[in-house]
Amino acid sequence: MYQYEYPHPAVTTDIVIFTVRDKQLKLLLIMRGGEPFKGKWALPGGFIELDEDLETGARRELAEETGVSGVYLEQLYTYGAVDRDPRERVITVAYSALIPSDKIVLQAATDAEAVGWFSMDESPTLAFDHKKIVDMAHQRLVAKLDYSTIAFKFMPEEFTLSELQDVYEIILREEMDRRNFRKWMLALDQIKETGGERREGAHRPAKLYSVINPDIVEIIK
Amino acid sequence: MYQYEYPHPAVTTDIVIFTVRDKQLKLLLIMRGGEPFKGKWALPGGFIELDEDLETGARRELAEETGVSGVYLEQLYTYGAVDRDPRERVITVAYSALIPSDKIVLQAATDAEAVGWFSMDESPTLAFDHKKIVDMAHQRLVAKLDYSTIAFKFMPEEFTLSELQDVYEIILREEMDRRNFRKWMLALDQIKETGGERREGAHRPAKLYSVINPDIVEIIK
DNA sequence: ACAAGATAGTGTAAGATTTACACTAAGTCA
DNA sequence: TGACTTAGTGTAAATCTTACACTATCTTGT
Repeated sequence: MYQYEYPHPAVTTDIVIFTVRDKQLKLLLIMRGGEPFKGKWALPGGFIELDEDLETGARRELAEETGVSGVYLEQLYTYGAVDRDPRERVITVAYSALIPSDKIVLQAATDAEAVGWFSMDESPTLAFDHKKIVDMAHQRLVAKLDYSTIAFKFMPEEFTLSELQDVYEIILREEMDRRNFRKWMLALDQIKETGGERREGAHRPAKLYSVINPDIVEIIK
Repeated sequence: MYQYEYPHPAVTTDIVIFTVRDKQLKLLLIMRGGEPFKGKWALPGGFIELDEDLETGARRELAEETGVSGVYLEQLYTYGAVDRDPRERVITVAYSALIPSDKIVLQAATDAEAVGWFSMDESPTLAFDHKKIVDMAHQRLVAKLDYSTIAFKFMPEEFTLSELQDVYEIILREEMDRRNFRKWMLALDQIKETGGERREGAHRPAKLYSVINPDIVEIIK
């Protein structure tokens, strides 16, 4: 038992995990194994420990529930409506994670019943206020494509310009002119040719590129 | 005494309050009346009640400590480093408030020893990690001037184009061309002439404008 | 009453950026 | 070797951004 002179809320982290695969923007959800909302799909997350930072806690939950680690994570928003959890007052610090499709290796989850990737178009109804969180994360992602290099976080180490353009088109839901896209992307000076090419299918091979500063999300223009 | 099966952190809100006055961007600070950091300047804020939403709590603290109410408030970021408060684990949800200079009427503060406006150039050393919070709020404010109509939140109901331009120049710390500024601002279609004019000084009177949608911060491209 | 001084208010041309658009290159496979 | 598929490339028009200087209207002092 833990005692405090004044009432304290519980604090959790929830993580909205996106990837791009099969020409779709996908979302990682877990099925809840316990009450409340048992059997409902929800965002991975859980209670913060008192001796870990918020982002550390988010990464721990991410690893425990999904086996995903070492990915890009940014704080999204903090949700604290009084009645958002039926058990007690719970404030959640939501994070957004982007992972390259080649990093997807889901472990057997420990806390959760099941883990699954859902297309944004056909995601199930979610527990708590998680739909609201997902909507905000999605909105922010779309906005950030325009003014930052965040799209690189979906790419594997080496990728072709066509693959990169696919990511933009899938998330923004609009076709882009191939020549203009390439001109724009190369002018940003954020990717470089690796020298390699990808031969895949009955056509001209594509040059491979890699990100120049993989650890930084640059603000562009 | 309040008891929990698992340890809970304390949760506070802190508010970075900006206004523009005397050709400077100013920050509202309170002097702490109790430990820790007694006698140090800090952001207004305090513990969240279990029966109030986060923003409600922020507004309550704002009113209690500074007498300011009914202003623009947006969530900034949540800070939760393990050691940010020497007493116990405290997670703070930081908000940013912008207030028009004509709304500044500081009450005698209840919780605080003293309340004061500080120019961003000469603000004192702050308690806790509040400098970090202020820096982030400042950065965000500068960024938002470029892609939103947030600057209107500093303006009184009626204002002249020169006054509005002053706000931009003060916050961005750069001079802007008068003609281009007016062309740009009027093309945004976010303000309208009220019909009135302001005669003030030995020169041509300026037309007064007001914001068309005062409740919405528009994203402008 | 009129000259001096102050800020308000206005247009245009050059430069930079963005957009629209179509053909050639280099592979595989039948 | 011809058909098919995706990779790769340049240019001109349109739009947006920037630089720049003079007139308008008021107050105040003589």
